[in-house]
Amino acid sequence: MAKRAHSVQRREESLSRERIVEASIQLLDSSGEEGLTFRALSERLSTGPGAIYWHIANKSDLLTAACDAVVARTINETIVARTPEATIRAVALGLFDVIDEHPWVGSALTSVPGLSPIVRILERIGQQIRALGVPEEQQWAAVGALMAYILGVSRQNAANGQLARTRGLDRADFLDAVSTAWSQLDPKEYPFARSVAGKIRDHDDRVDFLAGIDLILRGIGSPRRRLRP
Amino acid sequence: MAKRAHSVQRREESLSRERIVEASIQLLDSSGEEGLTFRALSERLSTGPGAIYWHIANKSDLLTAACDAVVARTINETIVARTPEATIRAVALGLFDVIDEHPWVGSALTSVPGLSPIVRILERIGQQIRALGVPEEQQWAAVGALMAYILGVSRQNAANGQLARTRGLDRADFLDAVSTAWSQLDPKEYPFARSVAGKIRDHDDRVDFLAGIDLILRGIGSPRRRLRP
DNA sequence: CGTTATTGTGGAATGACATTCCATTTATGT
DNA sequence: ACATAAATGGAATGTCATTCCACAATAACG
Repeated sequence: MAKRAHSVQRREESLSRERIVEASIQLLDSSGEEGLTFRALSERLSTGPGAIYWHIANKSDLLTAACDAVVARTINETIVARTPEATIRAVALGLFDVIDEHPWVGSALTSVPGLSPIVRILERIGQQIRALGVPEEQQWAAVGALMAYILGVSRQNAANGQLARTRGLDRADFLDAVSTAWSQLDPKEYPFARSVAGKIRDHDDRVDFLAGIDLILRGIGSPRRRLRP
Repeated sequence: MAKRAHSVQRREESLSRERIVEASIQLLDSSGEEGLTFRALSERLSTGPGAIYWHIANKSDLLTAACDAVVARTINETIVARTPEATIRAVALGLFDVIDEHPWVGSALTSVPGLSPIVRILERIGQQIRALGVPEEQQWAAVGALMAYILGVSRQNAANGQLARTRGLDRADFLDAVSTAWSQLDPKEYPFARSVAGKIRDHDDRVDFLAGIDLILRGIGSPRRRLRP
């Protein structure tokens, strides 16, 4: 389908994969993951569901395409910093922020492993790990850990944000709720949870996120004590 | 609803939250996340959907309950090992394996943060971090990083397994597909992905997972060089 | 310039799903 | 026995992704 080998647009205001993906991104951003329905999409594009299916295989395909478009933008925009560590931090923070802004990206990333968006990220981080001088047999573990951490935390962070929004709480109220819930746990069974309950209330997710990145980077550099030249 | 203050079961073979949750777990395990429908559930329990709604608020509630049940089992079963690091590894591996066996647990964990299953895990790991002598102001970062890593990787691993099963590939074929896809990427744009493509083919997910855990543990112990007494 | 394939469109139809409603049935306290 | 509350199960509702198909616009060819 859609073989337009050497042909121009068939109709002036015609449908196209790009137009559909763009509309999907807008829909996802404004109404969240559940806001992307074929009904809403066809209304926005003033057409029928059938026409959309001519350009796109199914909803999952659509989600992947939207996800790829957004990730590709960020990964390419991220500025290259001075040191490999700084670059990794920048890439990580960039992803954290995109996923925070487009929470649906988090969920979509899991579904198609080994493909576009994931590979882009892998490549970017992998090059920095190489630049750090990590021996080749340890590179895979290092990149794997970083990616899992970055995607895992960003995703969870985005999910929390969405949950709070859904329940009509703002961030402060939400954290307050969690904090009080934890501090009311049984002191014998949950001493640790109680002890950190207070810290939850006014923590900065981005700071915590970066702290974790540094932790992993330190672990990567640690055995050879080679973190900085 | 369901106030049974000082009453016994009303009917012999009656419905109950537990029976419903148990059936849901079986259904989820046998037919995956999409296999849990109220239709299938009411058939298995030989009742109607309405009866189920008397005991359970909605599907999300049901999923959370099932998730909690499974996680609680594992967390409590996990043996306490000699050192805190070993215990953390054991807990981590335990979770990795449960999520691998019940892939739906991974997805369900994200949806209700700050509540039961998450807190159980947090507590368990937190206690070990304390035992490691990590200063209190760094405990939150350490536990957060570990949890994000454990849940993130386990989840992705389970998702991969499911994806492979859905597409009717076995693990080897799947890895092979990814590996060849990566090795056919543009060498200029994707040098790193190409370089690790080969390693993908015969790697052990559990080993990689533990390598990441060790990386983080090393990072936690590193600044004070206190990993082992 | 007209005819015919091909490529695209959009609306109606299908079947699965979560959830709600409500007329009944069952147990418990009086 | 009888009243009341707890439970039940099946039918009804509305939304969703996806498929189907009659049709329109374009290109390809004579």
